[in-house]
Amino acid sequence: MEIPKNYNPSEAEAKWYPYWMNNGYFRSVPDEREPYTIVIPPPNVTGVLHMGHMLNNTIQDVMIRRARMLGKNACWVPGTDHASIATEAKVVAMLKEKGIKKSDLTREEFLKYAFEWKEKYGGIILEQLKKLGASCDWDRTRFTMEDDLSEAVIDVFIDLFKKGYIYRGTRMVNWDPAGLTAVSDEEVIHKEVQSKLCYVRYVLVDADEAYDNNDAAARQRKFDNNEFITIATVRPETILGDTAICVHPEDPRYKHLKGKFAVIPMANRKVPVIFDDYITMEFGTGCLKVTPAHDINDYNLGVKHHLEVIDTINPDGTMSAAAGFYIGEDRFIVRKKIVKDLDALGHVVKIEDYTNKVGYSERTDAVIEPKLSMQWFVKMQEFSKPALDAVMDGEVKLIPDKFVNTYRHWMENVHDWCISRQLWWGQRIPAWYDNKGNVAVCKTAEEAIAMIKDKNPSVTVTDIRQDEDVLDTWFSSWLWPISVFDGFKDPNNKDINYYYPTNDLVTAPEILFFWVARMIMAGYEYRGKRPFENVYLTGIVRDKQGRKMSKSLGNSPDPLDLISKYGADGVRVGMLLSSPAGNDLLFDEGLCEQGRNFWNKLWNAFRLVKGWEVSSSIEQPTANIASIEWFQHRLYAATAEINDHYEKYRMSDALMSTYKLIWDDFCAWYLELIKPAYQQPIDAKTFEATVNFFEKIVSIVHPFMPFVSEEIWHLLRERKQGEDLIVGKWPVHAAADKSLLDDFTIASGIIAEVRNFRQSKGVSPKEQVELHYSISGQASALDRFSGAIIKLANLSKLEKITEKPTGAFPFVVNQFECFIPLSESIDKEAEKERLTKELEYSIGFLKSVESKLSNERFVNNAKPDVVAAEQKKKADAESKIKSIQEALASL
RNA sequence: GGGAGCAUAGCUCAGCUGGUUCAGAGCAUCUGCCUUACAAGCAGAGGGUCACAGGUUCGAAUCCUGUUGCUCCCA
Repeated sequence: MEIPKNYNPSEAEAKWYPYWMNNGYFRSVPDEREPYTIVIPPPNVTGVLHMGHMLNNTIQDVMIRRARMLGKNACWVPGTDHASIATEAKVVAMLKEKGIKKSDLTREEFLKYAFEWKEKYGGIILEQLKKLGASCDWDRTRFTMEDDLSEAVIDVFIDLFKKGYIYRGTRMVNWDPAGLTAVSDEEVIHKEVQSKLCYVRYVLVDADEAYDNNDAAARQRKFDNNEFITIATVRPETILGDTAICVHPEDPRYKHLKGKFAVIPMANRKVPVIFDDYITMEFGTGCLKVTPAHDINDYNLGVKHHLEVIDTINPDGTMSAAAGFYIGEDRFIVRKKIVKDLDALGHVVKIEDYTNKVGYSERTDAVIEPKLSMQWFVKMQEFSKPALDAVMDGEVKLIPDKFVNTYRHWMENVHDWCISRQLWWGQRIPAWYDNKGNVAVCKTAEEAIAMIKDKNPSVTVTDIRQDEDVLDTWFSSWLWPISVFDGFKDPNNKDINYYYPTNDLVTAPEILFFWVARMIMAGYEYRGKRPFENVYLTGIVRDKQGRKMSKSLGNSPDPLDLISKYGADGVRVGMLLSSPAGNDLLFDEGLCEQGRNFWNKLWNAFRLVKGWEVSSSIEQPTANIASIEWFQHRLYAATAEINDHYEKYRMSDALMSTYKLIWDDFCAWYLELIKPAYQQPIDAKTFEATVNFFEKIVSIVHPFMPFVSEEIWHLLRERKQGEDLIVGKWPVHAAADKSLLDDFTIASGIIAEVRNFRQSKGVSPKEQVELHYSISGQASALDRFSGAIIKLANLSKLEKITEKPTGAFPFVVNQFECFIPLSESIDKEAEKERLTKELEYSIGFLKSVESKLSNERFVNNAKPDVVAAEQKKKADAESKIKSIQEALASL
């Protein structure tokens, strides 16, 4: 069979992915095996694949594929999230393009459009995941807004309401004026911005004093008489909603203001001067305007001091009728206008540049407007307790564990969770209101009537209306690990009992609180068990300059382009080469290139082996027996090491160990060792052993590079039906023979020295040289690996000598004193210098060891094995010094 | 303002309960090679005061304190 010179990744991907699917290898059903389960963090249904998904899903697929090879029943559940705000925003934008306004549609009409949109674009991202090689059980694909999952959401809402965890109340919420909805604290991103700090003076009056701010003369008189107070604000447009001025009770500048009132400019409204130690005296003028409707701290002050609340901003961010001025104009335009107008009236003292933090909506990037409104909340204090304990007790492990502190801090200061959203796309809140202000929480209008009846006997269906709002998306995704297995619909079904709790969750630290913490809460509340055992937190994918990769910055490569350029295998390796858990990944396309080079290397090794002519008539060289023995043990050691990395969730290290096993040990050493001379056949035994090794190697690399490994697996030998690498066995390993590996290290050290000699002396690798050595003690390394050394160092002779030759190039490896005889005279001075340097280093080293050993306190205090190790170091150093000295003498 | 974390080679990072020749890996760099699997390659080499200053210890990259710089989270 002809082996193509180049491996074609896209052909292999197009071949193997459907093959795996058609053979049902991704499919999982409960059986007697141990389950290994991951639920995917559901991406937005209308989203497209970005680099963060690539990282996240590569890690999950590596874990799933390895578990499958370990003989576990691996189940990776995929799905999508309805992402209420993001999706609704997209649908609204799409309608706008068609010239349709959301406000012109009924809820039902809008949802029809939304579902059409979802059908058209939903799930694109799942198709993209397939290109990456993700081995999800696609038959289990779920969607957070499908009927069963929505029903679970509604049931949980009703249940938590009955348990008293859900309440409705007026609170200051984070209002998104673009999305026209409240968002949770977690969905607000605080950004530093350059603002103008505007100093404005308010005229002071007595309680009963008549004063008209529109009277220019009266105003000027007040200013001239120093009868005013100056406040500093970055939000002058909210001045019209001010209902008090607050100063610190201890502030000597303002003590005389007790009982005084200030007049709101333009609005011409009298508000009290209040005193509260909340004020920072050092900030601005030490004097705060209080706008309870538009600032959370002001709101709290307002509650404490019983202040009036004047809501001057409409839901869409324009000024409301209550403002009295600029009605219908946008808050940011008004911010500029009002400063101008106030200045014209003489109220503006000065304007300074100022850096402050402003909240932005995560979904729409609009500036959040704190706003009072009636919303639904989940009481978190008590409810979150089991989720805190679970992490603190290690019942749920966070990887890396540095996140535990952050988690605890958040959970101990948890706020109630605002779960209502003023949207249509999502699960509608199952609360019903009659015309008399009664509320019933239940599934249907009929039930609501029955519940309300005793308070309002005359109530009928026409009097009842359902809450207009939908639930926060996270209120459905927090049920994900249970709902994907129908654990609410059918709490005792086979799947949920088998797969739950799941094993690992792989997600980004930024949603630790949004999602992970809440899943843990729901897990304990509804299953009495943790939803997963380990949470692997990935980093954020950044570009080389450390900026987060995002569409708006345009610094993110298209993952599918990368796949077509470097192959899915190359990209997977590129993603994992430098991404320790919890650390950000500075993505560089060079990493994918390295990944591509890796599969290329593997492919070429395969071509080499497959190209050999095999002969059963030639005897197996003894050198090959030793090489096979060495690689066998090297493989044992590497497998143990790789397993250890996996168990500690060190994905990059597991990959690097795999990389080195293949590139260095297998290709650079083993294959070179057993490679027959040009156009010579290889003996059958060595060939068989090599093919066996190759099978082990592609098994180990399969989780990282599933496609090329499956391809080679099938080309290595004839395979029967079902004999596929994806369901192959993960290599088992025995204890590695350390002395054997150590001997090889010595042998390879000698080979490297000879190569070094060639390099520095300009002796071609093709030209054979002789090597003489002497050793006082055991020479097992040379007994075992003399053939290896002769071959790879290209020696004509390897001989043990007793007399030190002169005029030879000397070097020392371990206890071996080696000499390469030279036809031409060597530069003795240069050699002396080289050896003297080495000698000096060794003597210095010996000295430090000796001083340690002669230190009584060291000998007495250090652990015995440490002391023994030092003694061994001393002996080794002494013998090495002796060897070098002899070599020097021979010059 | 509150909390957490980080600082080791040009870059990205390992370095576990202080003790192996502990100062490492990969990439990049430099030198020499078109050696018939692979130039997407082979062989070899150079490169770090472990941020800074103290302290504990027989011994510190590792533990403690302070300083500086950076990142993230929360308000």
